[in-house]
Amino acid sequence: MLRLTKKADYGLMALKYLAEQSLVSGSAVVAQSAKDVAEAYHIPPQLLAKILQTLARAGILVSHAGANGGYALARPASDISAFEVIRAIDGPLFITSCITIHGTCDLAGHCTIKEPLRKVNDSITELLSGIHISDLVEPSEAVASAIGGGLVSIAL
Amino acid sequence: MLRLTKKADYGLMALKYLAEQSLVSGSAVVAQSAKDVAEAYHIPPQLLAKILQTLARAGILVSHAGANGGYALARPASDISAFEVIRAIDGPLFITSCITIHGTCDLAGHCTIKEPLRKVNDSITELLSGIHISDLVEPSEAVASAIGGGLVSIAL
DNA sequence: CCAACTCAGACCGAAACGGTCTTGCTTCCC
DNA sequence: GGGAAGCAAGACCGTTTCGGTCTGAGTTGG
Repeated sequence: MLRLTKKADYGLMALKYLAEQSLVSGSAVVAQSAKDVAEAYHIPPQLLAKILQTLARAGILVSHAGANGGYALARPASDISAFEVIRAIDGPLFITSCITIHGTCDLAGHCTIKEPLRKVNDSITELLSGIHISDLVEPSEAVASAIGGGLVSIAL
Repeated sequence: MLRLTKKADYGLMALKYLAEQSLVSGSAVVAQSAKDVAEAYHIPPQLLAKILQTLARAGILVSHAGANGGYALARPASDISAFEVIRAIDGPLFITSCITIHGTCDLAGHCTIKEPLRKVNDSITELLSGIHISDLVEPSEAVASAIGGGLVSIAL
């Protein structure tokens, strides 16, 4: 539980792949087809296609139809956070069912658990927001600094 | 996504309730029936019963059968972390499907995403481990210190 | 203009979640 | 001792979500 869906996993992988490709190919933005990415990671092509579509709708990718078409990052990899990717694919993340879209708890008065967990929720959000696609591409050693102080404080 | 199941929510609420009850009743451990707790929070009694059973099996609660029976905390509230409660109810938490019980990734070689996300996973674990049932009972103001430094560092 | 290639949205089965019901066993109290 | 109150454990079921597939529409290149 508390699991990322497989879709989000795939999405992050694909994004990483696209980021790498645009690196090796220089500044020219080369679109990669969903099929290419899928084959690189051995994941179902059609499923990945759907994920990439979602990402494109969210403005994280740009799609280009037709022959030699495909997907490319809409922004620099350093500008795309893991948080927005996950949010785009899996929807808004709320650690507890208490915190709904409307901000109201099903058990309006009685749920006394809500507030502390909300803090946890915020912390996780902050955590994921600090991670960018570019961090996934670079060798892990060099990345520690990317997060900077990288300290997430939790105070209930 | 990244949601706690409703069961875990209920479990935490029930634990908080039990912790409060043992406070007001002094040092004597008074067992509360699943029904009592369920009514206090307006949640399905049978479902809560099943959750409490799970918690009892995990050694977090002690159950006492028969009339005037019920459940009570097996340990001081300050000794029960949110993490173990969630783990007991929802099973081991892995943020990504890559990190399985066996520690191996389905996409053995290809999944290059695993390592960074593992760090996130650990951070969340640490976060939840630092929260105890007692923190939920006390007024939120006084709790900040319970976490102490309460800083969770993330370095990829 | 055509054919190949790609995106795009609808569709579907399987698994998990939330919740209920039934049965059986224990303990307390009258 | 007998019955009521309460836990324990399992089967069961509807609903939702997830993972995955299929078919159709649009675009590009030649």
